[in-house]
Amino acid sequence: MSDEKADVSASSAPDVQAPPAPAKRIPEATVLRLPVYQRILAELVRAGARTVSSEQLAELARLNAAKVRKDLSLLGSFGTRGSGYDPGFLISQIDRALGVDENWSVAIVGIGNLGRALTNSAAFASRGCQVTSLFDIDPAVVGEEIRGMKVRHMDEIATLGAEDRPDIGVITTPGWSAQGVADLLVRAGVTSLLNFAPRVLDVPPSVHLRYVDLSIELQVLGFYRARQEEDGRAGSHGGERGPLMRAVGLSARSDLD
Amino acid sequence: MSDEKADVSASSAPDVQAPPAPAKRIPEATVLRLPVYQRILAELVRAGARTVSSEQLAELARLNAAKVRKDLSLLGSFGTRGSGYDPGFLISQIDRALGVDENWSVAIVGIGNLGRALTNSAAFASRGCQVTSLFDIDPAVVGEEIRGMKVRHMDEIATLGAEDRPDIGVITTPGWSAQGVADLLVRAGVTSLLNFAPRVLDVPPSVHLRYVDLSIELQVLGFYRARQEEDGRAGSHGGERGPLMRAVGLSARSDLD
DNA sequence: TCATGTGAAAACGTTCACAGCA
DNA sequence: TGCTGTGAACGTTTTCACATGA
Repeated sequence: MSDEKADVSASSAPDVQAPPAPAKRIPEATVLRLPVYQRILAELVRAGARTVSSEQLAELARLNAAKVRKDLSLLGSFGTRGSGYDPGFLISQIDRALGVDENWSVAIVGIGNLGRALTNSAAFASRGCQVTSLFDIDPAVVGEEIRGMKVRHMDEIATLGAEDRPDIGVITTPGWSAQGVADLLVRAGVTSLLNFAPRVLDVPPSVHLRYVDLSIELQVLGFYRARQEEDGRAGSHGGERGPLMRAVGLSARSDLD
Repeated sequence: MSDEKADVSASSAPDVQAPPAPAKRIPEATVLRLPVYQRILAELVRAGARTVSSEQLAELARLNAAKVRKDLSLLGSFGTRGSGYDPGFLISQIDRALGVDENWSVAIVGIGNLGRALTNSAAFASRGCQVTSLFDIDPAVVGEEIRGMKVRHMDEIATLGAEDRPDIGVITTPGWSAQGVADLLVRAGVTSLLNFAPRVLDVPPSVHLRYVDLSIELQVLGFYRARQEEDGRAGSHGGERGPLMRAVGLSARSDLD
């Protein structure tokens, strides 16, 4: 296995695009957890933590330490035996692994409550993605300016040139128009879709498609709740107090956002 | 999630874990797919389909037929050899398996764009869950009436009696207040939380906690996009035309929502 | 001494392939 | 014939346990 801990020096150097070699193929299960670590690490950094152990990370992420170590070791050997990991450095490595340097452009179609929430979401506006265009069909909304972007009419999607074409299309319309929007986006050449509308979309297999289904999350949560009650092992998990957020040194005053 | 059957062995008699025998224990991976089937089935019913095969379901869900059959067989033997499954009946069986009959009450805390989107979401208002209360801290919002519910001040969470206590708390506040809200809910006895705020929450292990992280979805989508490009096998997936939505008999006119 | 990193083992999930039934 | 339901093979993920290094 390749040891590319070499380029540790100054992380912010105007270094070349050099992706030293992805080391290993990162398994899907790990990919899904990386952003979780990232978020936790960001909070630790904000709280001033200098190091973090796999066990601490595990507790915050509600996983176990071995899994955390395996996941992180796939990115390279970035820990220090005996003390742990440097949160800031880890973030940069995860960013690299996730390809955050790519900076995808994102179009949001459907500027209702959800579309607005996403547009304004700080999280959505960073970390490798940037919302670059907004579309709607309602004349009352088209033309409105949100965060410096004018909402355009959906018909304009068809006229997007290769230049303006977003990398990722986010669908936040009502269900009844989601398929039409998807067709528009696909025809315009968009190859990645994130669908929030409560509809199953029919797009070519070559298009990457993910669903975020708000009601599914609720249902799944309800299911586990029910299972837990059935099992009779309610609260059997152990401790009464929350994880070691505080132990790590996170005070309650992370009021900056 | 782990199995703590181990710690039972010693103390008491042969473990009388005797469950009401709901067929089999449904694995987590399947639980996550069940709501997906449900949504597809609902659309098939709306389109008037009388039967559906595992292969059709698989294509719509972007899975493979064997997996669909395994999943469904865990609920019982509800298919008809030679023809397939009855969509309407399957829905009712999945509902049962997911415990949709429980009808959980849901409180939404944070009535911004996202909170409003969820409150108004048809999906959120059905399928075993009902939004029963809304909370915010902004005087401009407290008192407002949405879908027949008055938005109450967050302080009132502390005064909820066992009667009014929601089964599930949904956090849609800005990140900086999410932890405080979680503390409030937990102290009020809420044991299931769905967190949309971009914050890692520190709650006791006995509380069931799920995150819906809108930015994670984007990041993961971006990652796969990048990997696909790297692999050079772009579009290698196969067909050019979308799944058999139409073949099944779904016309484009499901304009009812 | 402490916590990482990693082979090896166990658990889990997916896919295959076909028996069984309509 | 056609499609479900399922044991058995296979691949992936998790967990264990410990050698390794700060």
